Amino acid sequence: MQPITDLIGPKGKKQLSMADIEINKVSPYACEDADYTWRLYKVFYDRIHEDKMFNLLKDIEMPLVKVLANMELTGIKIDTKLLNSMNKDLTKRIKLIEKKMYKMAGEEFNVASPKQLKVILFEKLNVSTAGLKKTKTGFSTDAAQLEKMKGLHPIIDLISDFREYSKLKNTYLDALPELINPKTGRVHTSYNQAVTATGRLSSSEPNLQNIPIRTDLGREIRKGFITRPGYKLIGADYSQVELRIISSLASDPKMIVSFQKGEDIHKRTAAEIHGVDIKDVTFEQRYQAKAINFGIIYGLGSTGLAKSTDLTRTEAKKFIDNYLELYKEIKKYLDHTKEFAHENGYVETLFKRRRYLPDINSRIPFMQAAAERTAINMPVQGTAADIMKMAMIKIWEDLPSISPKARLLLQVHDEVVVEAPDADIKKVTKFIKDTMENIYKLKVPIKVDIESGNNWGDLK
DNA sequence: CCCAGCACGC
DNA sequence: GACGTACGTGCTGGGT
Repeated sequence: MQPITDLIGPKGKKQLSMADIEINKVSPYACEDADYTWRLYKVFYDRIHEDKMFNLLKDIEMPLVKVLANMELTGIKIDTKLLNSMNKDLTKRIKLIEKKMYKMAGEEFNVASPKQLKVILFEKLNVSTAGLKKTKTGFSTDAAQLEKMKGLHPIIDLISDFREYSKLKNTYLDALPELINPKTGRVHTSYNQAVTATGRLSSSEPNLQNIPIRTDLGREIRKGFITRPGYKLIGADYSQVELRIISSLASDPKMIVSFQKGEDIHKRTAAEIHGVDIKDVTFEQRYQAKAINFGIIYGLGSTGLAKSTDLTRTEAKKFIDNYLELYKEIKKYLDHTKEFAHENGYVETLFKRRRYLPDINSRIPFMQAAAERTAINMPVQGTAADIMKMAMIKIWEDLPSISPKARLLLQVHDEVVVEAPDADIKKVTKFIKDTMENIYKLKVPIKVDIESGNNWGDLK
């Protein structure tokens, strides 16, 4: 039997999307179908907690289905003119870079082929391979390794530029306009409800959860996501939600107090570690503290911290030791979580979403270490996902009473994007912020940063 | 059709 | 002594 919708996940590949369903006049309320319920149940049944007052399937995943269905059906408008003009510009720049590279190499080759590139780089131009990470097929030429080679040869910068431009062109500028639904004039992603191991959603065809933002050129692409006339976009994102969650799960007094005071948490961390006043924290100190706050939820080790900062491995180890000494309850929580995982073979979120860890007691140390990092990360990332899902359900339920024409459009893990009529922006903004911040009470406040504007790349 | 390598997001 | 930061999607190249 052909699946009704791909809300569950892109398993069999090429299932009907919600946008197809509208065109085919199939009921979008597949979620009320018994077969559909059963399929959701099969995915989530082992995650249901004994607590009958609340369970993941009944109170989060099932109500979420119609929210996602409606987000998919609504879609988002794309500024094709902007994307096409960027595309032309980038095509030119890419061709120019290729020509320059051919000249430096003394021959033509496929710049997009790492295999061919390696020959040119390391054999023909004799760029030093000292200190470079290896892949199965030889020395790596990824962005981190190119950074190490910077200055050794002028071609290095060209490779980085080529990679950035061709990525943006191929993945976004070429693909997005093709996916505009001729009927709605909008792009309709699919939200996959049961593909991730942590409880997050994923998004595909197109993936609207990895639209660029970090580089200036990337942000330009984000400006191509626009509204219908007379509307604005509102972007609301949870601020440091995972760190707030771990501080709450761990009941760490120092971190909790800092969040309660509304301090800059990275500055506070740096101040504590270096024993200085919070206002005397340098940029470098804050940067390192940020790296460790960020990394702690991923099970970061000293090697990893050293790599993302200028610290040596010894310094990084000391830095982490100091951190865990300072936030004692965080350390206890990390140890306890690992212990729990070893004893039970799984870990859980605050709302009892569960992930099994088959390798947690593996005799291969590497496998065990990887499973321990997963054990640390999943409850944090997953709890954030649970909270976000609950907020989305509440927003979907109450938004019509605030602004009947406003629509929930996108979710990007800790952010939602809403489209609302100009006249309603103020009250919708307040409603979204209040709902997200108050959907669940942690031991710390949950803060939401919220902005509006005419496009996704330019919210203020 | 599948895997490797790479790069985009959180 | 060497390495190892979680979770995803999707592109191109290159081999089967």
